[in-house]
Amino acid sequence: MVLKDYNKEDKVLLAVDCIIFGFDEEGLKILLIKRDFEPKKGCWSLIGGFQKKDENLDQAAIRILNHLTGLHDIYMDQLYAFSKVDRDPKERTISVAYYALIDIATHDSDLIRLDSAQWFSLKKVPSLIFDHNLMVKKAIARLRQSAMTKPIGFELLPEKFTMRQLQQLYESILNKKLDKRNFINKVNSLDILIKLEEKDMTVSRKGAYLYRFDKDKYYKKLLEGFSFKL
Amino acid sequence: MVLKDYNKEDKVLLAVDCIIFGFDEEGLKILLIKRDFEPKKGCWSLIGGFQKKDENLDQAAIRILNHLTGLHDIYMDQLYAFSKVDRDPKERTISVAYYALIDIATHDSDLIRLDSAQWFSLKKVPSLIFDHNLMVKKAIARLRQSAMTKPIGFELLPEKFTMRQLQQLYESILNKKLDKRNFINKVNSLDILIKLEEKDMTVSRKGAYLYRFDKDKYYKKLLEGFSFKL
DNA sequence: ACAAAAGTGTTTGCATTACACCCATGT
DNA sequence: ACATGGGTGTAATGCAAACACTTTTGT
Repeated sequence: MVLKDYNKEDKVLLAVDCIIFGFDEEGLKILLIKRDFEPKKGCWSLIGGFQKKDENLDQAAIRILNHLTGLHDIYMDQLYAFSKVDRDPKERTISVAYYALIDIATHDSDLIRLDSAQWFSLKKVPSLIFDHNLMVKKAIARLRQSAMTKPIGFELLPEKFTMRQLQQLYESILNKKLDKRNFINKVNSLDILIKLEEKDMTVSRKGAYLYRFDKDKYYKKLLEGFSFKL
Repeated sequence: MVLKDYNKEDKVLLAVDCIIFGFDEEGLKILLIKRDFEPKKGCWSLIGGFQKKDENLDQAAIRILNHLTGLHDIYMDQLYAFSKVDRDPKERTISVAYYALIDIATHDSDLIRLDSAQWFSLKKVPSLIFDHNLMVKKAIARLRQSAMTKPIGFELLPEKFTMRQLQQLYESILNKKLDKRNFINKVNSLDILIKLEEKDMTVSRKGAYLYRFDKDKYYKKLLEGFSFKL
């Protein structure tokens, strides 16, 4: 090899697919859309589109998500590049998957106008196009992994939430029951929550105290590096 | 949007860059090559090339690594897709980075004929082309992360090795000193090493027992899921 | 005899787990 | 008065960290 001629190299379509995790009283869910174009029109699919030349992948993910769902100000992390040769039957396409966590209730206003987008419980995810089920599987694994090492959930809960909600969130992510007292002790020892005077009275006769995250403390601890085992 | 015309979408060049970690008596290193083509001819660079249409990214990484270095039978993991718009000044290129761990001594015969490839200690990595230093940084972070949660090192050491070598490996990866006795106790408790009768007499007057990995036990434990904190 | 690296156990503190009863309120 | 979910503390256990001396053998 003496000189590389870039023009001789193959070019490919680069897609981005977004796995959006949401949480509400029923548990952990993902957001899917019904495709309105071929191939596979009418099938359920992740939120996806093609990257444009003048944007990087993070930007493409944000644009695509916003364009298809109206969601904005969502921070997404890159998950993995999926590149099986025949993954898209129509044309050679590589897809880079992104994922994000959001609170269903606070973002529902963005979504409400869409009849094509729908939340699915993790256990009831339908068969998706291409390799999208594989992407979902990988995203869940990543989510679980990161839930075990650092506190997440921040983004999945409303501004104010009860301890029980936070615990249920972790139970859905880790897919196992946790002890109430141990969970509370653990979370309190992290010192990233602020207990409010307010109670959520809808949840029981007695009512449950509401909490919110202390973002300053949270970010400070993130830098120092937590450990958070459950 | 009614129908999607794939032909209207932008296509891009997709590159693969490989971060190859190696280990020898001097510590942890990475393998770099001197570019023999433009742009940036003569600069140090990761081992990289372009993906071809008829292969997936894993295959491309293996092909490129083998082509440029002669290395074969190396298992690589995907690290991250780098997509900054102007990362390659010549043309819009997205690069998916892969990384692998190998034992320098056992693979040296593949590399010996190359004058363009060279090992660099982690602390002495030169300035690299494009965003390759960023890739290296991310790969080190990933390596550290995975070293803290599961036993790696398998691939970084020769068939037979001493406890002290294994410990030094972990010390280089984690960049801190570890206690000899605690390290040994920990590793032994995992029950994935086989102690041999043989001793390595080159290393000291007294000599040090050699060990090798028990691959069966190791893979079995991997499935069950270890935890390995140091 | 001594220098150089290998080998070996025990104690201490900290973090995780298991576990059961009372409280406040609406019906 | 009772049913429902919320809230609270302690004891036992397991894991990680700290720590010092003896062994071998080449020079």
